Amino acid sequence: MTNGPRFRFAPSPTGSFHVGGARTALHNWALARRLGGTLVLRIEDTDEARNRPEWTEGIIDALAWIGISADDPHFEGPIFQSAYADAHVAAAQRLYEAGAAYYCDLTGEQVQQRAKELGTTGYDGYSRDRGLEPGPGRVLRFRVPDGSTVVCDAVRGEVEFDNSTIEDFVLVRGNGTPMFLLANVVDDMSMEITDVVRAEEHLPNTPKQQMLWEALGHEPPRWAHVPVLVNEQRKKLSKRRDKVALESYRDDGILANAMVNYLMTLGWTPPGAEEAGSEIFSWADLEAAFRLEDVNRSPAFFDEKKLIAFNKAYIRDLPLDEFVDRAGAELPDDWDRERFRAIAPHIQERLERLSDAAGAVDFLFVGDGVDPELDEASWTKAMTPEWSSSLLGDVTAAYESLPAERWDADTLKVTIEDIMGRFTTETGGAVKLGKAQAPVRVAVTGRSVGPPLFESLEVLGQAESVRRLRAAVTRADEPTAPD
RNA sequence: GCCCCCAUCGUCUAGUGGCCUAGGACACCACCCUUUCAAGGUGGCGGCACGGGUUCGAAUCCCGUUGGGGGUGCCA
Repeated sequence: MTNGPRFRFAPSPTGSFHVGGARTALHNWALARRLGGTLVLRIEDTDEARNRPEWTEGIIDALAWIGISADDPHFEGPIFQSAYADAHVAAAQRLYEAGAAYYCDLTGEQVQQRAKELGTTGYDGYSRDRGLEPGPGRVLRFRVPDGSTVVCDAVRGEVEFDNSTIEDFVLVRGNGTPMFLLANVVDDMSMEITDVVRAEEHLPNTPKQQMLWEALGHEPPRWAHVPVLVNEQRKKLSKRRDKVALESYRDDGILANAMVNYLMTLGWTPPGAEEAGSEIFSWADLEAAFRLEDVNRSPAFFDEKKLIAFNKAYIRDLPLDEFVDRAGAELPDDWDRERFRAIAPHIQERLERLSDAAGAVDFLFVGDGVDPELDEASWTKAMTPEWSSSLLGDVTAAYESLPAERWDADTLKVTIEDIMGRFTTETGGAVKLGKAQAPVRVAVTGRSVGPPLFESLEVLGQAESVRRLRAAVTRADEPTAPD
């Protein structure tokens, strides 16, 4: 429990957790912690969500993944919106009794009909002075006062709205249930929220909320509307069209730290990034430096390429043991973990995602006596030089006759260097190791790219390495099809 | 339609009137290093939407234009 400012995060459970939501949650979290305040998690437990408790659990999990832990003293909740149901009704009643709201018996269709006839849009205040009593089918509307409403926003400054452009909006439906707008304000008041930090899309609704706070006799919270996240078409990231589920990135092998770091740099750059020549920062540094006033006001494109770049950096910086554990968890169960540990240091700085680990080392795990899948193009290219076939044969023979105790990366390398010295290129130059290793690499791994070759051979072992080399030699000897 | 927000390299941004010949990061390209690929190093490409003001001086302030986005429900 803390007594600093109180922030809130209010996701509606929909089965997946939006990356944009993750970012605003992070903003709130950074501020709550740095300012010695609290982040209150309030969940909209709609009827649908109540029947799917896993949705709520998903939110808690997702938050925990990005470091917003329910165990942290700065965290409060989750609180379910339904807990305040009575307060919603009571607030509506108070507003009505104070004359700040009135009942109206027009249906939605009738409202539209009138607007059409009057040549206006929206509700025209028809029942403002009709003094209607509450009754079935009658909605409670807020009496928007004259004048204007100024929203003081930490990222946008003062935004003024002319109240005449805001219609007398509905607070309570004809069936007696409160509208979300009212519920939201009442919830925030009940939770004693002092700071509302959310996405820019809510800015146009803010004057309505502020008027409600005031009509209910409360000082409105400090507002902050951060820019939305957009796709390449510059449209707000949508669940339908874009990959927005935080958990999908987690499942793809994105590290939480990388995601958090990347999300925080959208719309904001930590001071010192330029001097550092890097935007990679620890959460502690991000939290200490984050200021709403410094947040950029324009929408930001969620660039997966940059996320990947961050992820590579974070994977690279993982302690080896942790890398082995985490990447190992992505591997098929029957793969030898000791063997993976042996090759792990050589793939760690090459992976874009944790989940790429299997594909990077699969040639070590296909089993003895089994050839890895061969990439024909790589084979053809590697075997194109005049010397390649002979060199492959010589290396195979040399590796085969190597004493078992000398089957190590250094010896393997020296051996091939020794052999390649006996060959010259078609232009008479020396054969370089970069070229000479190609036939061996394709022979053993099936591909032209992969972890360092000699280290891979060492891990694969002499018997299987030589067997694959022999198979390749045989293949190289096969006459090519006539033209 | 009405209301609101936004506008610096392809992308994310630094920049709050002179330090800007506009800096960094990601991406891309080249070279170096090199055991392929990565990583690392060096260099390159590339931007203040447009038009008016204000000012000795504008990416920065003001107005307009254009463009983009969001909101506008008896949805949440």
